[in-house]
Amino acid sequence: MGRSQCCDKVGIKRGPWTQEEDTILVSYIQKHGPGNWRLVPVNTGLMRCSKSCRLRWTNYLRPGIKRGNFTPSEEGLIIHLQSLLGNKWAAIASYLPQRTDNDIKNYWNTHLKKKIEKHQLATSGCTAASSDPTNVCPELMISRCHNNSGSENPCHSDLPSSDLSSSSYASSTHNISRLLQGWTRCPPMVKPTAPDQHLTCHGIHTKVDRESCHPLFNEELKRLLPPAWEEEQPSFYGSQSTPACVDGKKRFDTQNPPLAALENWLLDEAARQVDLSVGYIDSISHAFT
DNA sequence: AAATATATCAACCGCAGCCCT
DNA sequence: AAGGGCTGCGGTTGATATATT
Repeated sequence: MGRSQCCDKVGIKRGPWTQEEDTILVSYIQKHGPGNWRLVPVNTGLMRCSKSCRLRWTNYLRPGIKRGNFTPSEEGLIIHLQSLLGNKWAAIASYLPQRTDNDIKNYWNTHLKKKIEKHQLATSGCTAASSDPTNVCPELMISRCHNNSGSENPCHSDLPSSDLSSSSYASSTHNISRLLQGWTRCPPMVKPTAPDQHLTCHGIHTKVDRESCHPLFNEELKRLLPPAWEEEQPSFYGSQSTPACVDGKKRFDTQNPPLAALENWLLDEAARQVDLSVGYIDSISHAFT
C-alpha cells in the first residue's frame, strides 16, 4: 500500500493543538458533521493531516467525553473487559461510552497494568503465576471495583484531573468545555430505543434485558452510562447517525455476532460479581492500594 | 532551589480492513 | 476481481507535569 499518506507532506503541522485550531475544527464539524476527514484540512485550512483532525475530534473534542480520573466501577469494567477481549481498546471503549479508546489504553498502560502486576506479586494464588499482567483473574479485579463503588472515592470524581494552572492548552479540559458550550447538550453515543433495548455504544449493539439484569448491576450500569441511557434525547448527530456512525462510518457491526454471546456472558458475570462479599473484597483490596 | 527520576497522556505511526470504482 | 483510497485501531513516542533526592 502507498503509506505515509498526508502526514509527511511538507507544511503539515505536528504537536499539540492550539485553541484556535480546535475552534476551527469544532466549528467545521458543527457545520458538516464528523467524517470525510480528508476534506477537513482542505476545507478548514488547518495545517494538519486528516488523521490528526480525526484523532483530535474523537479523542478530545467530541462532545460527551468524560475526562479525569476513572471511577472504581469503570476501572473494574476495563479490567474485566480487558481480560475478556484483550487489548481491543475500541471494543472496550464501546462499553464505556464516555471514554475514548485512547484514554482507556493510556489508563491501562499507566495504572491498571501496574496495579495488576503489583497484585500478582502480592498474591500467588489466583492465576497460574503468569508474568503477563493481562492474564489476570477477572474475578479478583472486578470485585475491587464493586468494593469501592458503594462509597465513591472523592479522588475519583467526574471532575477533570487537569489542573487549571497547567500551562498547556491541550490539557485543559475547561478550554474544551468552553468551546463546546452551548453547542451540544447531550452525549451523543447512546440512544436506547425500546424496553428490550438494543443499546448501541460506539457501534456495538448491546442487547440488554434490564429485567433479567441484577438490580445492583443495573445501578452500576446507570452510573457508568451517560444520561441518554435513561432519558431519550435527540441525538446530536441527527438522523445521520446512530452512534454507530459517530465518525461517519459504521464500527464493529461485523463483530456483532461473536460479541453478542460475549456480552451476555459479561453482563451475567458482572452481575454476579456485584454480590461478592465485602469481606472477600476487603481481603484483596489492599493489594491495589 | 536545582537536578533528576518518574508518571501521565496527547499525538503520531503504520498496519489492516473496508469501501468504492 | 483487483487496486487504490480512506478510516479505524493498537502500539509507541515524546512533551509536560509532578515527585523525589
